[in-house]
Amino acid sequence: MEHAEEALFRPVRAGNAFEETVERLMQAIRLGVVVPGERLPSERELATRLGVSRVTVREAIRSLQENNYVESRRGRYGGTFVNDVIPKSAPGKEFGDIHDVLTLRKVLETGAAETAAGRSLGPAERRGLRARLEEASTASLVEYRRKDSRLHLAIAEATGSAALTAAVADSRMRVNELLDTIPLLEPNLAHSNAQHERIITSILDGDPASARQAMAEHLDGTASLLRGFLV
Amino acid sequence: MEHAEEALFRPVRAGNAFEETVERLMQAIRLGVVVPGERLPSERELATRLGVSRVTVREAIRSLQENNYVESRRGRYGGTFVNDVIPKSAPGKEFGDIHDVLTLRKVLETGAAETAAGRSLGPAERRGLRARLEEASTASLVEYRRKDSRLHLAIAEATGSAALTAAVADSRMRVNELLDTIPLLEPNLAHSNAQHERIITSILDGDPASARQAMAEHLDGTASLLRGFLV
DNA sequence: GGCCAATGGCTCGCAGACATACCTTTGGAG
DNA sequence: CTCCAAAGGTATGTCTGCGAGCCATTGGCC
Repeated sequence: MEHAEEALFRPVRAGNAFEETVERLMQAIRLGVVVPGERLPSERELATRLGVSRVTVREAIRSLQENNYVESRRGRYGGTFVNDVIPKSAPGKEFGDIHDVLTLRKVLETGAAETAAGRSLGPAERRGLRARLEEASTASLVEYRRKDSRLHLAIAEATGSAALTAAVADSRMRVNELLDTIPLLEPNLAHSNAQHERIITSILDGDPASARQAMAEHLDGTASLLRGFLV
Repeated sequence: MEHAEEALFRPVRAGNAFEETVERLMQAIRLGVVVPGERLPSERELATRLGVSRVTVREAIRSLQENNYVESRRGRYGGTFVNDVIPKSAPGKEFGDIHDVLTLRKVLETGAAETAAGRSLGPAERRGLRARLEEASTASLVEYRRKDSRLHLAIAEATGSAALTAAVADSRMRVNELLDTIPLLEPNLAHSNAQHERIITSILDGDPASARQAMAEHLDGTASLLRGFLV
């Protein structure tokens, strides 16, 4: 059980409160949950929801300001707004084991697709999925990663499990760090869109097996792309 | 994307360092990673691995001592040892949404079974799996939950992904909290053992589809048991 | 035009956690 | 029998993060 011990005796906290908070806000922005021009929740609200003091939230936001991710405006109807130009993440990141990350992602996302297809979705959820699909398919190269993430997150949400959604968001963030280091090409994009179409169709049709299958193929595509570039 | 915001703006830390540390040590004990009579890693080692100060580790251990989970002996070849009698966890826990927990578990564990079956396992891993299966099948009612967890953890380990193993351990812990509140019956146990057999056989035979299938059925069993008792 | 609610900006004292160092106990090696 | 390495036990000074309160700014509402 040596490996299990590794898992259980891993560090209890990923970093300090400040770093963790920056990470979360970055996730919200990079995954497109808060789009450019939009406002983040107020500092007080963020502090409550993230379970962190307002001081820490402010430090995190300041750090994002310095890197040009956001701008803050004071006064009522003020707030912290996401900028249009999103800086590239600093290169040279030491990403964890690639196999590790990709394995977890595949398990989570194929499982999410299957589960989503197995639920009876409400009209709002169906509309949401279609909207995300549309957004991703019409996205330009620069917006693509964000729109793609939003689509995948929407699928996770459609499972109705917050824990699963959180896990997908986390795993996706780690994969994106890897993807940011390799080029994004038009052909890949067209291919991805076709696959997205299949996944969403299967989910909306309530066909779990086919949804899983489609998602698996989709993920294998980027996985081998990654392995190829990063060996 | 309201649901995705919930996931992203969830609390950054589950509790304070002390609580998190207690939680981890409890996991190691309850999941059977450190069995009764065995020694935990030394305080200094735990502090390093958990990324926490030794003071905090000691406070956590003291708390476990007070609840009779462990005993400490000084001197060389001393250490902190797991007791035989494991107290019941305090009832009245407010477990998170059941659906949430069960959904994530199913995704993770069926995925793990499938992935494990798809890898070429070394002889040590194969032996480990068989040993855990044997242990679980011969376990008495009181030991069963622990042995069962060890088996499931071994399957996660067999995927070769530390991140996946950690996720399974986490999810399993949450499910166990629920399971502890309902009775464990002999018939369920026999049934579980038969299913375990199928799962492990499929993995060792390298049959991913069948491994997933077997695991899914196994999990659905306890899932409906839980839903029945707790509704 | 003035009010005021909501937001970001700021400060200070306290509690938790940390690093570090040192003490005490123990049992095997030599 | 002695020594000493390795484990738990203790003490202290520092720093991070938190809570709570107050200030400054802004724009819609009355």
